[in-house]
Order: sequence, then structure tokens, then C-alpha cells
Amino acid sequence: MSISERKKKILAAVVDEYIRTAEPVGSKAIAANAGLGCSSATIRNELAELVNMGYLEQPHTSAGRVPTPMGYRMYVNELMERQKLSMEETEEINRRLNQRLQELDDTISDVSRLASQLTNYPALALTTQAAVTIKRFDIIYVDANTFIIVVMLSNNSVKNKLVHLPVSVDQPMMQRLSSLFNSGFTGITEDQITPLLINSTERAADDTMGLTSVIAAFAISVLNEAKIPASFVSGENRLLSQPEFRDPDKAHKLMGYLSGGGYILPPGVTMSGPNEVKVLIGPENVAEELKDSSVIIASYDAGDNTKGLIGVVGPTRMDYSAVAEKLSLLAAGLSQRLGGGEGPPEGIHNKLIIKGDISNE
Amino acid sequence: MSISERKKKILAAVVDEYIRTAEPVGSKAIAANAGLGCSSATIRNELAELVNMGYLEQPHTSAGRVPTPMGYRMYVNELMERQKLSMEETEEINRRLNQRLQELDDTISDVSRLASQLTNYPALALTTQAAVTIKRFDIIYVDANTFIIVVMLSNNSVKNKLVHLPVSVDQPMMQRLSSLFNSGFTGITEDQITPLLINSTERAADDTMGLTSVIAAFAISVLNEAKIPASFVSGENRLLSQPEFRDPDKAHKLMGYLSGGGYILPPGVTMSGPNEVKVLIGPENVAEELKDSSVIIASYDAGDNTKGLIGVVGPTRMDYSAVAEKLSLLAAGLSQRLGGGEGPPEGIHNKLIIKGDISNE
DNA sequence: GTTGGCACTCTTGCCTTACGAGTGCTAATA
DNA sequence: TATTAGCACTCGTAAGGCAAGAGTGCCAAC
Repeated sequence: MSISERKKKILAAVVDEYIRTAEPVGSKAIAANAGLGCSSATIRNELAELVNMGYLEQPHTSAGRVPTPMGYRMYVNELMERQKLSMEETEEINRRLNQRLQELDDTISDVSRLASQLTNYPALALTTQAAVTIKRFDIIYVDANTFIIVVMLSNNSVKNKLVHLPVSVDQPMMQRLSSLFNSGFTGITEDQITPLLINSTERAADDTMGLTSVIAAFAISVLNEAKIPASFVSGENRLLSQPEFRDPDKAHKLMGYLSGGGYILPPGVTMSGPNEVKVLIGPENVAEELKDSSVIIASYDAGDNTKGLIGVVGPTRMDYSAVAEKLSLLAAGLSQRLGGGEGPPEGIHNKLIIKGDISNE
Repeated sequence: MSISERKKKILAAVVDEYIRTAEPVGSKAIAANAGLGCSSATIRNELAELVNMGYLEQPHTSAGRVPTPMGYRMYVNELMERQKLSMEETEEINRRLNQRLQELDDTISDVSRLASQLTNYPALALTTQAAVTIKRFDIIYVDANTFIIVVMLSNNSVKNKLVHLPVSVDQPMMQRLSSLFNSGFTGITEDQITPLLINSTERAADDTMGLTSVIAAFAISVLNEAKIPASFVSGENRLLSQPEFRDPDKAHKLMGYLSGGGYILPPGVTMSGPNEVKVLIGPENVAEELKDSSVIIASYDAGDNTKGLIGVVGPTRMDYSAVAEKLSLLAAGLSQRLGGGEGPPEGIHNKLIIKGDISNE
């Protein structure tokens, strides 16, 4: 059964109103506000059919209607009006982005905090990284018992480690090690650092004190850490301002899941680019804890095969339009600043694609 | 009016029971459990006096008694039995501490997470730093447009920054800058980096491209950041498992305060050392948001004038003994591992001093 | 000083009732 | 045929009343 234009308008009105008030929406309210010239009785007939079709439901016989996940899905895919952000909001985002963005690693917590502040929902930021290699290897001799390892990665982040030794080393040895590592350990991934390689380096450096393995261990740990997706959740407390989380148990469960670094992107679902925003509504989420929440995700490109995700979690009664818009802008801004992006973040407004699991446009 | 031994026992029984059950404690329950050989009527008389003295209060006429902040204070200062941690708990703490402790900076989030996990309350960790200076300055030449600044601080943490230039620089220039900074910018605090110093360095290096100010800016920002106390809150969601925070508004308010990095140590109150644990009960806290919560704080010494704090926040009905014990152990372990400490963390058990604002032992 | 007994207070849970919001249905209407 | 007005019906919510139970305070006896 196809859905008439009027039904669509009514559905949109129900969702809009419900998002605004968190109260079931009655026929009278729609007749009064939605501006389609018909009486509440007519609306009632239509509402009954929308319930039959699965877009709406009633908490109980004498209550108004509430959107089902399917209703939200329809709303997100076809009905919702794209909220243009106000000039102030757009500027606010850009201002904040410019404020401090150095390394991606420092930034991930900032990104999630920013997303949470802007949307007033809990937000989660994470980065994943394709194969990272070491680009450059330096060892700084501090004194006979101390040196600093400085490693520059293919994604242009720089890691260092201060090493204190129980024994003394001389400067030539450090220099030898530095150049050996710089030639032998650059351009390779973590699993290419084999015991064989370490051994041969150790022999070549004439290292009898196990320095080589200390340095190699650092190299491995750095590459390892870069591979593990870093994630950061913030603003969990904002959940509590949502009426659907007034039940502390419900809130506790979801917050626990989030703080535990729970993944929000279902396995197998991939993000295509910074212009795409994914919306996962209620049961479309795989995690049990998210089954009656919604998640909105944007991805950004941080250059050098580093992808980042920004996700926002809230009740299914979320302000999809505004949040999607904000995340999209944020993601575009990040892509642009962190290397991958090219277009100006303004342009994004006209290209925003919103997708979800059961979308089939 | 002085307080009799029996009153003390009764008070302790009330607090213990209330901590356990979160329900007002009646005279019958005390007569049955506390093991002082007298009837509930006697207990009732004593309870009435304890109410008069301000140690207890009644939610309403026909309810049991609940400790007042003053009652908790007495309990913490004099009455509570020091809970020895079980072997497993002690080992758990040490195991977790050993697991990963590299730089203090990385650690602060781990410390707070750990404290929160161990105590099941939200926890906050922070470090403050007395004057930090630069100990060593290196500039690594990567290519004509790229170099890495590596700065080692007096607290032995190492910071780096990758700089991309729009113009080309030659290696000798970098070397010149490196050694100039290494001699001119080490051993001084942030406010000693004056425009004068920057200018003279610039001239000495023959730098016409503004490199000097880029590098100096990094030096300033590093020293600045080291000065700002880093703080990290985790486990906010654990608040929700406490019955006194079943009211979402109350929980939201406190969690908001915590996530905002709200300070928990009243200004002017200082921590004397890792063996001391401070307890701030309800209204003893200065922050309005903490007025009906309690805070338990331990401090650790991370070497080189760096002090750290671990704080745990909960309802006034907290398990003071267990939490204080755990925090103390954690703080001692951190002190020991991060440089400042000397004694083995086991020894701490016998020296634990618990203090608070109105303590006057 | 301690204890048993008892009347009193106050909360909690439960039931009943009244109200109101919103529906579904029917019959009249354009 | 689609729309509308009208009306009975349903159901959740708030308010009031009642009984049960926990715990106290006090008194008189020990």
C-alpha cells in the first residue's frame, strides 16, 4: 500500500511535534497546527491507517500517536525538512574547530566533547587507521643513562619515549642504533618487525645490552597503538536531560555501554565519506543496549588512510535534522583541517546524504 | 557534652547499617545486631540523645535514624573500623598499576578509571605542577619544509611537535636554532620567555623567516600546558547505581559538575602526603553541587614537584573505610612508581591518616 | 539506669473515584 | 466518495481514603 501525500504530511507533523514535546500527539493538535485544511476527525481516520501501516503506534487506547522506528525511518529518509543551521551555529562550529586542532590524537577527545556540546547529546568520537608505518626514526642522546626515542609515523604524528638505563651507553652506539633503525624499521608495518629483524639489527649495532629490543619494543607498541582505534566518549550526563532516560536504570545501562567504549557502527556497515551521515534508528542498532536509542554518525577523513567517526547517541525521539546537519558540518571541517578534505565546509549543505540500514532510495 | 562509649557504639552501628542498606535504622535492628546487651528501649533513649546532640536525625517521626554530616564526621574520625582490604583486592590494585604506567600524562585517565572501577564511584584524577622548565631542546630536521621540535621537561616528560613550513629552510639554520634554544630556553619558566629573549635569539640565528617565534611559541605552549592542572573524570555513570541519585535531576546536576572538571579540593586545603586521605562530608564541600555528597581524596607524589590527586565522589552514605583504604593504596602505589615514593605500598596500611575539614584530633 | 508495654505518628501501598484527553464509530453532509 | 460533527467509550492519571506496619516517645515498674 502506497502512502498518500497527506499521510506523509500528517506523519511528518506527528514526528515533528513528538520530537518537540516528547508527548503523544493527538488528532486535534495536528488539525490545529499542521495547516492541512481538514478536521480532526479526518486526521483521526488517517492516523488509524498510519497505525495499521506500521508508521505510528499508540501507547494506549486513549492516548495520542507516537512514531515507530519505521515511522522515524520514513521521516528521516523522505519527510524531514533539512534544518539550515543558523549563521551563529555554523560560525560557532568553525570557530571551535579552528581554536585547537593539532594532532589528531589530542583532538579526538575534543571532537567528541565538541559534538556533544553542540548537539546536547552524548557523543562518541573514534578513529581507525589503515596500515601505519614508521617514516623516520631518531634517537636523541641525553646522557650516558638516558635517551629519547622519537618516531615519526606515516600519518605524520610523532611519538616519543624517554628511556632510562641501568647501565651506561656511549654516544656512538646510540648513533649506530639510530641510523640502523632509521633504515631497517621505516616503511614497514608492525607484523614485519620480526625477531629475525631485531636480532640482525642487534648484531649489526654490536649491542650486547639489549638496547635494540627496548627500542624495537617501543616501535611495536607505537604501531600497535596507532592501529587500535582510539575512542572517546563525552557528555554521557546529557542523556539525563532527556525524558526517556528519566528511569535511572535505563540511563545507567546505556551510559555504562557508552563509557565501556561500546561500538556504535554495526559491523559490516561502512561509511563512504564525509558528506554522508548515517542514521541508525532504535532496533536498527545491533547492540542490545542501543535497541531503543538512535545513533547518528558522520565520518571524516584525516588523511593518510585515517578515518574518523563522530557519533551522537540519543533517544529515538531525536532531533535528527539538526544533529545530522551539525555532525556533517563538523565532519567536513575536520576533514578539511586534518588533511583529507578539499571542498569548503559551506558547500556540504547541498550535498548532505542521509542514509541508514533500511534506506532504499 | 561528652559522648559515652555506648553512644559511640550505637552511632557506629547506625552508620554501618545505614551505609549498608540506605534505609533509616531503627532501635530494634541495633538491639539485635550491635551486640551491646541491652533492649531496644534503652537504645531508643540513647538514640534520642544522639539526635539532640546532632549526630543523627529522623526523616520523620516514625522512621529510623539517619546520620547527619556531623555523625559521619565522628564516624570517620573516631569510630569506623579500618577495613583491611582482602588479599585479592590488594593484588588487584597492584596488578592494575603495574599493567600500564608510562608517562604521567597518559596515566591520569587510567588512574581515574582505575579508581572508579575499584570503588564503584565516579572518580576524578588530577595533577598539579610546580614550576616546570625545559631541560633539553632538540630540533630534528626532516626535510627542507619539515622539522620536529622535541622538548624534554624538568619533570622528564617529553613533548614534540611536527612543523610544516611554507618556505624552505636549510639544515645549518636548524642546527643553529637547535643549539641556541638549547642554551637559551632551558632551565627557565614560562614567564621568563620574553619578547626580548625571542628577539635576541632570532637575531643570533640570523632567522628572517620567523622560525624562532614558531619554536618559541611551542615552548611557551608546552610550559603552559604543563602548568595547567590536567584532570580527568570517569565513571560518572556509577552515580546512578546509588539510591540517593535515583532522582535524575540530582544526578544530572552532580554529573554535569564533575564532567565540567569541577574542582573537589576546597581552595586553601592542602594535602600533606601520600599517606593522608582527606574526607569531605556533605556541607564541608565548598561547591554547591557537592553539598550533599561526600568526597574522598588521596594525593600522590609523581616526583619533581608534581603532585597528583585522586578523588572519589559519592553520596554522604559512602563506604568511607573501604574507599579510603583503596585510594590510599592506589596513591602509594602511584607515588612509588612515578618517582616520589619510597616505602612499599603495603606499609601504608598502618599509617593511614584520615582527615577532614572539621577534624581536630 | 534499664526495661516492657502501649498509645501515637507517619509513611507506604492499595483501592476507589473522578476527570480529561483522545479515540473509534456512526450518521449526516458536501 | 470523502469529509465532518457528534457521541459513547477507553484508559491513564491525580486525588482522596483506608488499613497495615514500622518506629518512636513516654510511663510505670523493676
